[in-house]
Amino acid sequence: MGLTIRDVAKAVGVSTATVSNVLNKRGKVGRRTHDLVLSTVKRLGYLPNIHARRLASRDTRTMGIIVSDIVNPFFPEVIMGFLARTRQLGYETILSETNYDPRRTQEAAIRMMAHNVGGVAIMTSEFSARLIDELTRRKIAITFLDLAPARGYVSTLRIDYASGIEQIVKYLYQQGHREIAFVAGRPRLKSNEARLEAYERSMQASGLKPGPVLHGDLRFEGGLAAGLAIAQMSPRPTAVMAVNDLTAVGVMKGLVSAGLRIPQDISVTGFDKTRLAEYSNPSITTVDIHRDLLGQMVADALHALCSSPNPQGREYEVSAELVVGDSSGPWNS
Amino acid sequence: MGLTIRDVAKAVGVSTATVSNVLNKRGKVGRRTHDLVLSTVKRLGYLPNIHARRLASRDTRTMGIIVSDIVNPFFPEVIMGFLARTRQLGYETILSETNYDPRRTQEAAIRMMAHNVGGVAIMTSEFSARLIDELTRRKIAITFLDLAPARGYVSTLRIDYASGIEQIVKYLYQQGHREIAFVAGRPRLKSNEARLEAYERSMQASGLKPGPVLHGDLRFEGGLAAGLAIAQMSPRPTAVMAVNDLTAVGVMKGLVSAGLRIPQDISVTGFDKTRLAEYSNPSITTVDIHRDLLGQMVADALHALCSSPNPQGREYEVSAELVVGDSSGPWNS
DNA sequence: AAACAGCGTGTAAACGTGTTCTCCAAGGTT
DNA sequence: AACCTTGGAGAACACGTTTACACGCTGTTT
Repeated sequence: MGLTIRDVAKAVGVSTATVSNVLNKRGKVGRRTHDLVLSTVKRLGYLPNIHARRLASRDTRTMGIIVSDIVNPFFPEVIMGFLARTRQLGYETILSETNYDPRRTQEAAIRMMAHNVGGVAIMTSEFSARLIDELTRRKIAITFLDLAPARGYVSTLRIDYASGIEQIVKYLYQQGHREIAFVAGRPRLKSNEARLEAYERSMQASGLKPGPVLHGDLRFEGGLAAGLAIAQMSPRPTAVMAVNDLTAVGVMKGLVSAGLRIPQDISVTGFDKTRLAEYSNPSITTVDIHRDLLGQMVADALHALCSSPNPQGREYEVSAELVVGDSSGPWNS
Repeated sequence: MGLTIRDVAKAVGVSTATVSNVLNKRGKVGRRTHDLVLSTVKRLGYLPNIHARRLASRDTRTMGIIVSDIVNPFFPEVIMGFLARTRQLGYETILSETNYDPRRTQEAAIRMMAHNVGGVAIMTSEFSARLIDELTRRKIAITFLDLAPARGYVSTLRIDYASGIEQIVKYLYQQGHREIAFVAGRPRLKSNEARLEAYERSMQASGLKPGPVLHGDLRFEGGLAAGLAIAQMSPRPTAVMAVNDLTAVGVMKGLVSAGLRIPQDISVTGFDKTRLAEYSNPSITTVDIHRDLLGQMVADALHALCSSPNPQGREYEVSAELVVGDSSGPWNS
């Protein structure tokens, strides 16, 4: 189809090796020839065929990212940060979505291996140990989120849920709240367990008795049910911490439909700082876990693993930060 | 690194061509050999190298999608639909994000060309005519959204804003509303103009006088200002149509903070059916433009262009559908 | 019996780069 | 004058796959 490196070489009157050396900045070419090659490349509009390049060179300079669900508001910003950073580092990036389906998870892993990626960021929990072994066997670097411990080719990023939750509890305490309920997510999900544990620990650290704890589903509906239940409680908690923003929205809807005012009658907090928190009415007090930064850190972590001859998996900590909105306020008993 | 097709061929005791024929289902292979090859492939865990495959085959079976902003809630569902459909059709897909930056738009186009894609879905308006010419010159199929007219290698998808707006107006009319305000978006944006025009036309078709029309910014803040302004009007409109959901959220916040109740005192509608509409309080009456379906249609459109020897660009219409929420209700004067 | 068709399979040539090795010329250094 | 250094030519080969074509076998037709 398009032009090849040979066409360029012929047009300049040099060998293909010289053109290749110029394009890959190997610096073995004289200034005059160098400039001439570059201008000719631009003039002809030559583009190196990426497949040929990846095939010929040992290093594919490619990374993959596997997410469970692009529509889940957690992921777009992570992806954005990841794409930006890998691009900066000179990697090609491929994205796969699994939609929580183990079969598609497997397909995604296969795609990564067929692409011969240097590393892959795994952002879904439906990932069988067999697939991980397979990737490791092929010396493909991996990063996980909140999951497996780090080892040779595997690095892990841990979001500091504990700190985020602790900040909320301290803030609510300062505002005068003493009875603080918690609406949890799915029992088996690691990131959820972590938040629940952190809640219990932080409460005790502030000298408060944890509870009541209700169980949601990480979705709007679960939050709604929890909100309705809390509205009926007696004595009623003065504040509700939800495991994530979406749950918080549901909780708020439940409380409001039971006739309570937020934050005058009861305070509500979320987690994750999605757009929802910002645009919800009232805006939600939440915790920013810097998802774009997280994406960048994942890329850096993979890059570190890829470029080392003897990779040592590490653990990274991602900080969390309280963001106060209009859904919470002082409590005067 | 990994196994090659030669290793498989050797293990089975056939030629590489035979293995290739089996893997590509060309059906020129005897049943016995066919099965033997397949089981050996599985046993050894062989994966065809994608770069070699793309290089050797004339058709790369690859498509690209360029979006301006993954974080913009419009895109994730479109991307999801696009990925799902292209996967079904057997294409590899690559995604580029431009972040509204013309330089990155160019980079994205270059990436697509270097990948030798069959077609690319362009979902950003910052796209120079030069780039489009370049793509067309390389016989790369293109789809646009609401933009250029269709021609040879270019198909266009038009969202039926007119129908969506008309459905809202008719619905509000049935509910007894006669004074319906409109909060517009950015003046130059095509999709916004279309909605404004449709509003005026639909109002006249129902025998109503259009107006007042306020100008927002497609964001929360613009909606908020408009909401506050509308609350002060006398006579006050009984319903407000916002150009999109985010604006509607702002409008509602403005109205509520001025002491009005929704929908008892005034009805509000949005557009796009983002998650915001669903989780907002009250939930917003809006229009679903079926973004995942849109993504699928884009993939189908590109596939049609790619697989035809003499491509004829078409225009496609994407339907819109009213979704009634709690932000609107009957009006009894 | 010769010709033919069809099927299954092997052979070898692409595909467009990157890599590497040999070789060479011109200029500069001892 | 013998010896480096630099910039580059030229050619071959690797990369792993696809694919056009050739070949041989079997069974059928003329």
